[in-house]
This record gives sequence, structure tokens and C-alpha cells, in this order.
Amino acid sequence: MKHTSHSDKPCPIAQTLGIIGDNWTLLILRNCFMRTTRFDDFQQQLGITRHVLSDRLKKLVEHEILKKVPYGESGRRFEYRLTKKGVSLSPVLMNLASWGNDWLFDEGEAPIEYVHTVCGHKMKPIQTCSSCGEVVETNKVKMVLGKALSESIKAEPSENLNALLGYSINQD
Amino acid sequence: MKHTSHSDKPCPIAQTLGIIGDNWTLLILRNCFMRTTRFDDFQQQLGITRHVLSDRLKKLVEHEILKKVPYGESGRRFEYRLTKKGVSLSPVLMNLASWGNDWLFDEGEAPIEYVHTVCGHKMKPIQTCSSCGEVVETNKVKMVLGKALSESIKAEPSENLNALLGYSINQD
DNA sequence: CGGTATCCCATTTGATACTG
DNA sequence: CAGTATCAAATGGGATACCG
Repeated sequence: MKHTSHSDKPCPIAQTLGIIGDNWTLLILRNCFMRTTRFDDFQQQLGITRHVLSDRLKKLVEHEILKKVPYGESGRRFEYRLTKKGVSLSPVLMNLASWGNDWLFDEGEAPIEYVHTVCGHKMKPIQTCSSCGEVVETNKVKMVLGKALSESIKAEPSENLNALLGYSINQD
Repeated sequence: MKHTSHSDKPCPIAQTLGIIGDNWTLLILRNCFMRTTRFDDFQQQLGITRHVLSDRLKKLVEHEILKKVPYGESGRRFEYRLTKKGVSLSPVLMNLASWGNDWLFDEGEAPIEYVHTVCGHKMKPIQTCSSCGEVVETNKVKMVLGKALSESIKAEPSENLNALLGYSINQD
């Protein structure tokens, strides 16, 4: 009767969700990117129970997404800081925010705006191809699944999975 | 004693997570992007209870991320298809997969690969600025919060929130 | 400040069976 | 194929108190 864990599935999306995919973790991380670092600040800003916060921070530290850094004279106070691994979750957060801005709020009402400090302008994240550098449209991307994942998904290989001539994904 | 809902917070990340941020929804969507469209296929591929699957699909249809389309002669069979709103979640999924590939699997073991069919090569999603077109580094982005969100977060405005001289976010 | 410890209920989820 | 019904178990999380 245990709830199924996604952490052992041979899929990077499932495993990632196993780490950050619960109700609170991504919001905690949102606040990390807003430079929140201290336990009580997280607690007040999020309205999360101390109990749960403690648990989630612990997990994030275990997974090396945050690290605990002592500060102050006594050495008994700590900050939670994003590691490189944690910082690289930034595109996930930015795209969640961008989607929410676009689809859940009216024009000009976006609660989170991003400014690119290099050019100084408001920005949205745009996906480009690491290989050719061009902007990537979703219907121009093909997913290729490793063997273990294909098998774990148990789908009829060519009928449902990656069928190139499936329904046009880009129509409303 | 009700669990707090994120859906009413004035934050696009929180609201988005209120819609797709549970244990199963993003995995269902993953399979949508693999062209899965039918109830029983989702059920078998994911190993999800029919009960839960039914509930999640219903919510996704309510939020217009999926739409239910009849097919076949009888008109009593349905496909779940991504809408435009649903398709625009693609960057979220791609970045989750990309992060998982990078940090949870060994080199060359990535279970999901993306191929950009325009250039024909393997690709990772790279974020660029919608304004200047350059590649965006996380420490070159500033978050600007709307009034409602700033207030809801209750943080001391300049100390913790968006402090430009906070810790260097790009060090490990 | 930075947490732990307890209590306990609400909700989720899994298992299984059933229907048109 | 596409669900709905029912039930029990497990978990998540809110409230509150306590500690160095």
C-alpha cells in the first residue's frame, strides 16, 4: 500500500520529480532564487509548518541542491545556499513562472518579471538548440528513449510512442 | 487541517504547481508528449491507479491543458490530446528531463534524448533572452516581483528579497 | 535563531471489483 | 475501451509545544 516512488524509475523526469516534485519543494526553491537563506525566513515567507520545512530542507541538502553554511561568530547559525546543482534548476523555475504568467494572469499582470541584466530588458526564457543555436519549436523535437525507459513504459513501441505521424501536436 | 492550496497565491509558480505540481500529473504529461492519448495506455504505461488517473485527466481537461476528442465510429472512445496551452508546458518538461539527465545519470546513460529535427542533431534546451537573444546565465537574471506577491511573501523587502549583493549564486 | 517532538485528522493512493 | 465504486492503509501536513 505504499505510495509508488518515482525515484527508482529509469526516467530523468520521474526521478527529478521524485526529488523536487512534492507540494512544497519547488516553492522553497523559488524562495532560494529570491535569496532567502534562513530557516525562519522560509517558514514565514511560505507559511509552511516548521516540521515539513525541516524535512524538505534536509532532503534538498542530501541531494546536494542546497548546502548548509555556518555564518556569524558563534557558528551555530546556518544559511541554506544553492549549489551549482541547485542553480541549474533555474530554467525549470523560470519556465514554470513564465507559463503561469502567460496562461494564468492577464496581460501586464504578471507577478514575476525577469530582467536580463546583461541587456537591461524584461525577458522571457526562450528555448534554443544546443546544437544549431536556433529557436526550438516543440513540434520540431523528437524524444528518443533509452532501452530501460522504453521497456519500463511497456508501450507498443511504434504505435503510441514517438510516432512521427501522430496527431499534430501543435494545433489547439 | 486542510492542506494549504497554492492555487490562490499571487504567484505564477505557486499557481502552476497547484495545477500540475502533484505526484502524477507531470508524468502523465510526459507521456502525452510521447504521444500517448488513451486511458488504458496511460494506465499501463504509468502503473497508476485507474481512479487517480481518471481524476488527474479530468483536472487537466478542466484546465484546458488536455482536451478530450472522440474517435472511431461509435463516438464512445476518446483521446486525450494536448492543447496549445498544454504544449507550451514543453519547456518545463524538457528542462526537468535535461536536469535529470545531467545530474542523476552518468555520461552517455541519459534515458531521454532530444533530437532537433530541423538540424537533425541531439540537443539540450538552452535558455536565451527574448529581448537580446543572447544565452542567459542564471546570475545575470533579476527577478522582479509584483506588489501582491511581495506582500504575500512578507519578506523584509531589500534584505532577503532580490538583494543584488547577496551571496554569489553561481559558486558551488 | 534553528530547529525537534508529538498528536492527529484529511486526503491520497493502492487494491480490487464492477459497468456499459 | 473507458471509466466508476468501494474500502482500507499510508502519508502528508497543520497545530502546538518544547529545547539549546
